[in-house]
Amino acid sequence: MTVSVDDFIKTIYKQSILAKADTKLSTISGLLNISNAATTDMARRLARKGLVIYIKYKPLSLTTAGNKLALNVLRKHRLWEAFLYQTLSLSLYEVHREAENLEHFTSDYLAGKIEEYLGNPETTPHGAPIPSFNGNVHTDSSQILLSEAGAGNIYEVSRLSGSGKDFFDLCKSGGIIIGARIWVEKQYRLKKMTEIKINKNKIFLNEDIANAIYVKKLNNN
Amino acid sequence: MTVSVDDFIKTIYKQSILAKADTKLSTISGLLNISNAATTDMARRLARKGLVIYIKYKPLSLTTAGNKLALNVLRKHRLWEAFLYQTLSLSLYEVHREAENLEHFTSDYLAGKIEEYLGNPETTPHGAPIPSFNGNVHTDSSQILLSEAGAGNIYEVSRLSGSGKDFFDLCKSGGIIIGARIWVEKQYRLKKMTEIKINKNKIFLNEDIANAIYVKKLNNN
DNA sequence: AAATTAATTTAAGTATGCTTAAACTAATAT
DNA sequence: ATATTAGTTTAAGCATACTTAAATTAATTT
Repeated sequence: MTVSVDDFIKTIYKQSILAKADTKLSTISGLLNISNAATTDMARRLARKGLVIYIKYKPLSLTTAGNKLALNVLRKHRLWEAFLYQTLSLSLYEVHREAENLEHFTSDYLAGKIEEYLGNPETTPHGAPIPSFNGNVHTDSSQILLSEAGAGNIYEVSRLSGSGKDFFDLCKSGGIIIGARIWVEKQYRLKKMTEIKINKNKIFLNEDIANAIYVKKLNNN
Repeated sequence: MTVSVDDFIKTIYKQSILAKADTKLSTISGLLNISNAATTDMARRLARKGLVIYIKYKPLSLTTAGNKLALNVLRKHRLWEAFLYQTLSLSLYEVHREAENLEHFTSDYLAGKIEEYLGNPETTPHGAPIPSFNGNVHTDSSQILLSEAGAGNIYEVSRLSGSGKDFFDLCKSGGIIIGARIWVEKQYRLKKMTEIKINKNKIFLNEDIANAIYVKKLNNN
């Protein structure tokens, strides 16, 4: 598989598991930063290869084989993140950036060796689950998006699923790290903002950010 | 740069530093396992990009920029070999195989971090020198090819520069590892064979093998 | 229901990196 | 000096992965 194919399949996969799954052709084009024509073209070619289900004018989806491929790429990505974080002490942003490249040229054998070295971890340092070679993903159903968290409750940060440097810089600057406690003050649904209190600081997060932070409820009262 | 370009440049570089430098177009084609037509095509395109010096019917060579690129790829390749050998305990053959892929997708930043982690080693576990970021290669001038070693002398194995599984299997099976002592019994120039004694065993090596083993003379008498 | 708009597809074109087959050039042998 | 042969180039063609522009379809608005 090529880098383009990996990225294409990965993008569809990631979109398809979202709460509001959006695998519209133009959405995929946008995320991959290619034209709609290129996306149509690729979808057709991958349909012929049995990885993508392509029906004219319909949202894109993956076949079982496509899904397996996506999980395998994701697995390698996350193993690299965990490995480089542990051995080279790179930042969360840096490991993501490097893994984005390395994932495409990693043999199943090497991935297995890295996994073994790390002691078969369930998640990356960002809290993302690492799929097994067979395509099993251990998803923690108790975690929800910060954008969906209820006002008045206390939560623990369990996963940072953003990707850009800005996202990680912002999180770090606001003290939003895995394990941190967050008081959700208010959800401004209309303005699509979330108000939280963390380390005595009041912080307002927009939708994009609050949608990339997973939390677990702490006070079950 | 693409994988094809990296490999093309790397192959010309490796051929050009050989004692009997052979950068004939068909030789490069052979090593890359592509047609002569494809090599001509690539040479032309890379000449346009200022990496290769291409004159019709003449051997291929690299520009200064091309040389720098080759050394940078080689640097990443060797840093990966050293890193995976140390952290994951892969075999010499395995680290070579994996590095062959990873080298193309490694940022200069990551390469620097790996180098730092390893404590700025001069060579890989195979004994190959690791070029610096600036393109400096520390070549040990006291080492020669086993195929050129003088009969009657004792040598120490200083580098295994082969690449295939067979090569490493053969070396291991014969006790030819970095640091091992070798008595060179005879050079059969006509038959292109080298007879050595190692660990009390008599071994005959063909040209291919003896050309991929570097040794240093031990008894300066 | 018709018109507008948004999304998607089709068509034509490009660069990369290959292929095979035919033409040509350079080196070698007679 | 000429013929042979080895090496290289040219030509035509293909798959991948993109582009822009035009045509078409689907969804939305009036």
